[in-house]
Amino acid sequence: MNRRVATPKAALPRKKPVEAGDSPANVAQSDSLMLWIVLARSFNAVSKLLERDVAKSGLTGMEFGILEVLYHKGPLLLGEIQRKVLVTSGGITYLVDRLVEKGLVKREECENDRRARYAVLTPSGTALIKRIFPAHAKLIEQALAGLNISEQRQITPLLRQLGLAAEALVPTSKS
Amino acid sequence: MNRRVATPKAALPRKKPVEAGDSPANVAQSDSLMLWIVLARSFNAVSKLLERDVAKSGLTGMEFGILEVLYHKGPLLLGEIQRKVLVTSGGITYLVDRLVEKGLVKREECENDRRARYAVLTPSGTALIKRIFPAHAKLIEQALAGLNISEQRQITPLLRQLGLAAEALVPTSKS
DNA sequence: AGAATATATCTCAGTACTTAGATAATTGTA
DNA sequence: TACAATTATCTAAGTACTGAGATATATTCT
Repeated sequence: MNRRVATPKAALPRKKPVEAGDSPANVAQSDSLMLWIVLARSFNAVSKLLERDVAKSGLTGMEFGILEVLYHKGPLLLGEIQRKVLVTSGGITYLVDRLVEKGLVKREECENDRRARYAVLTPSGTALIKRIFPAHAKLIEQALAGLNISEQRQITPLLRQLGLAAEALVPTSKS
Repeated sequence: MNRRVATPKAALPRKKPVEAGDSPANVAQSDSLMLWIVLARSFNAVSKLLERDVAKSGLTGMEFGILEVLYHKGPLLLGEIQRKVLVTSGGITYLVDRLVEKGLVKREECENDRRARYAVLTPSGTALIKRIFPAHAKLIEQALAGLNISEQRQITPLLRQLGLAAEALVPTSKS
């Protein structure tokens, strides 16, 4: 948002009937536009809810994300985290610095590559994420409850497909 | 996110088999988590693409969004725009200020309510959005091309439903 | 009408990043 | 081996916002 986004700004639109003058290409385009609008608004609504939740623990969404990924995957190199949470190299340094200041994470050397550093949860970081993650997961469930489970299972693989295709178009991030 | 987000950080996950000890509630929760992960990653990938595109015109995603909504809806009160693009009140003042400095938008009085102001596209603002919007729409179509049209039509109403339900949970934004 | 409350925008300080480029270590190549 | 190119992180400056509170106007309630 994260990076900030060319979010579609209109209220959730109802589908308009295809008009006589619309070429097939324009029709396809308007389908895509519509999908993008509802995708972006869904994301924004859910992420706003979740952000408010993690803020109660004094964390930003990104900080939470880093704690979460370290909790679920174990120690990771900064660069590995960077790719997972999609921040810039400057961003990951800054974020880990802050987590270190808060005593939630520490840096450790990498034996094979002396340029690299691991980020590792401290005991208090582990305790924090362990304490707040379950409620967070419950909140996600509530936030997505507009769809029942079978509807959720229906769109998940399609969204995964969409995401993978879109990621393939993003030029590999350098900075 | 712009607003920044408690984005799920793991790589796009494959579905894990349900294990013997998983209660039904936990299974539902993991379905939701999975959906949230793919939703967030799809959004981030697409929005990154679009953001790079609008940056070429010297606009942030938010600025583009405001021009777009004014282009499609005509003059709007700042508060109306604020609700559509989901920024804070300080944010909308700041954004409109910047668009005014760039000569793309001007403020106009509201006759019925002297507290309020309209934002109106200037001729050069209209010209800009008219020039860049078509290519932007094409880019959206490309970005979402991981799904064919019928798949897109399949998930759009479901995502709309998800988004509306989630928005209903967001406490009405004050600031 | 007058007081209390609500609403629309603005102000200003603060924050969470991004960007560009620096530094150090590693890998590939002749 | 030495040189070049790549990679991993860090630094410093800049930007796009957010959040809290101020101001002016409008609305509601007595």
